[in-house]
Amino acid sequence: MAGIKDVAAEAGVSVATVSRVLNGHPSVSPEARARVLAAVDTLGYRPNAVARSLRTDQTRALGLVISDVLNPYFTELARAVEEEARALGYSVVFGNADERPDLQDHHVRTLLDRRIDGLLVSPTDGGSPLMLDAARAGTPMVFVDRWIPGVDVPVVRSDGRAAVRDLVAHLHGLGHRRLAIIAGPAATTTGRERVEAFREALAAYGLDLPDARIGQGDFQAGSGRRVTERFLESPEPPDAVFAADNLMALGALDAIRARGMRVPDDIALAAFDDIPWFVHTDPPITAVAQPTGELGRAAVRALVDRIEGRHPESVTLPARLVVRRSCGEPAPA
Amino acid sequence: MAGIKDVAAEAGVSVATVSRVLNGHPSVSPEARARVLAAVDTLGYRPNAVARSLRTDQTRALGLVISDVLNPYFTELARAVEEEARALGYSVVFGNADERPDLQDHHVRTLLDRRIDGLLVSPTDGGSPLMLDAARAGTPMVFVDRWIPGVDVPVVRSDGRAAVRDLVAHLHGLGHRRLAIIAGPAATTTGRERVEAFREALAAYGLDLPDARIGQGDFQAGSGRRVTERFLESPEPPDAVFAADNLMALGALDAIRARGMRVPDDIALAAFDDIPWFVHTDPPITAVAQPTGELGRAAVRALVDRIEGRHPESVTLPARLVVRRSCGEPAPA
DNA sequence: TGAACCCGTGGAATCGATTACACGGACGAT
DNA sequence: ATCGTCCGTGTAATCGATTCCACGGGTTCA
Repeated sequence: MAGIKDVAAEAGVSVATVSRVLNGHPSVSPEARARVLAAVDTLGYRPNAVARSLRTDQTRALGLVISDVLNPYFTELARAVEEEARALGYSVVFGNADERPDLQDHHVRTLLDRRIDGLLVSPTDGGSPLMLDAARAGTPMVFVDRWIPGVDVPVVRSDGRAAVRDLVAHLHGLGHRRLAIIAGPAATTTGRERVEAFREALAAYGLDLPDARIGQGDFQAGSGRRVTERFLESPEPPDAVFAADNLMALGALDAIRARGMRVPDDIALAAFDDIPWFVHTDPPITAVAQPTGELGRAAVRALVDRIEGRHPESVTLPARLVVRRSCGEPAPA
Repeated sequence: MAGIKDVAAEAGVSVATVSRVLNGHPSVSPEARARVLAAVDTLGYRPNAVARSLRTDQTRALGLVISDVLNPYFTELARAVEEEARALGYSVVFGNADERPDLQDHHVRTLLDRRIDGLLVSPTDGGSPLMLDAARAGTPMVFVDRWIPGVDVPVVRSDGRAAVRDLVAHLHGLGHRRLAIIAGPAATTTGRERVEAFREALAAYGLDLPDARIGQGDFQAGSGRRVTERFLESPEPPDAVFAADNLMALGALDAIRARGMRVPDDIALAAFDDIPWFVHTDPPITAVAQPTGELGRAAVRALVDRIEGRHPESVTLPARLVVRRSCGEPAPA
């Protein structure tokens, strides 16, 4: 593959001049520029990004470590991240943690070794030493969706509190009183927060959330199924179930169907995270929708700000309730 | 960040010795090795992958350009690719083409600039000059799922012919005679092949596939909806629709529901590509399932073979029919 | 005892770019 | 006419690793 030296030889100039032309440096004569450009063209030369990165100490690549690629929420997030990054001249290197801290660590390490300019993480757990060290060492970093308390890293996330209140109002209005939640892992912020928001919203209606109606899930479908089965077998089963993410909602739907019960007639179901598929399930599922795309874009902007030496603030965007038919009421529209 | 020189100084040896220890080169004395390892540890040294890549001319990274991240089929493929690559000591840099040739080109170019060791592509179109040049120039490359005819690049894909025959038999057995297909873009191999397989299978039953029952889609949900609407409005609407991918099937389901019709009572529906969600739709959708994970893994193995100088064969794995309820018969199990 | 060899080690070249510095020539000001 | 500036250009150092080559010292074998 042709290198900068070949271009220089072909154009009859020095490598310095070639480099200047390629980087838009002003002091190059029009003739030299033309000859270099011609040489680049005939040789089909493309600068070696590896060499450039070594010299300039920047790769123009961002790392994105997501918790689970099979989760449509993260998939949509990843897509938005890549789009915004591309618009700003960065590539994105993805790592899929599969909700496993060890895998998350592996990816963080690899990305750091590759000297990506910045890291976007949606942490699976409380944070490994590796990640905390990286943050302290000044690696530009931004948390998205989930975060780790006590670490000085900007967070881009959405606040579901108001939407969860709306959801509880909706359920209450439809006559549901025994509300249950399938929670996410306590090691994640989203796992804890959604339970808290739910509990607070219930309290406003004088309802409480006994332990028997908090099921411990792990953000994957299987756990949603298991937790729901337990709910249904309990002496006083809930009349509405709120799943803290979309995959667990799916598992819940499964479990409910398996017992021959119907949504929403026999039990109501709602989910955190809205995804295109919820329109197509039977019945369509009522969900708390995050502004996923905007979250991804804001996260990239914040990260690039940090990379370029600015000090971005954390961003919190509101989520909103999307009412469909899984809680009992026909969709308004 | 500490470099190899710092380690050398700390350990009281030369950089050459440090490098030898790090790369497991045999001729290093146990004492030197121990001192280097200790120094690495106290300094928290991690080799700079960029510098290493420049010198060794290999990045131990694979590029994966997929057609659409939002399509669960590709998401699962990507996951399998990353897993196998990781097992073989490679990272994966993803690019999402979003079914757009220009984006596909952008990603191929960027990946090539970054000097990835090999490229995995599921081409959106017939192949840009860029990609064809790269293939000719000897960049290790493997096509997965879709491919470009006439290019000397191994292909890892699945053959749906038999499964489509099974599907047609299934539909025929249930009394369906006016079968229609929502096809993928003619620029893709999968777009063309699935129509051909369908047509051949129909011929075996003396059925034909008139143009009126071939709808042109683009592998995305919107097109599935539009094509299905046209089918339903036609004077003699089909009694079964086969969508050439999962997203278009979803669009079809939408369109059918919107007209107040029911699957499978009023019309049968089947899809190419099986995805977890098909179990949860109403009704569960009968689909041709590809061995997606195995496809991804085989593709990585083939690519790594090429990278290491071997000459892997193309791989074709069979797809199989998964019968659910969307064509009329209760699921057997 | 001396030649041949092996082993562990360090010095220095190298990968392909960017960029500080120096230099020669043209031009303007005095 | 002389001096200082500025502009376009080239030479060479540099980024952080890997690796070829040479070297010194200890073995082994004749």
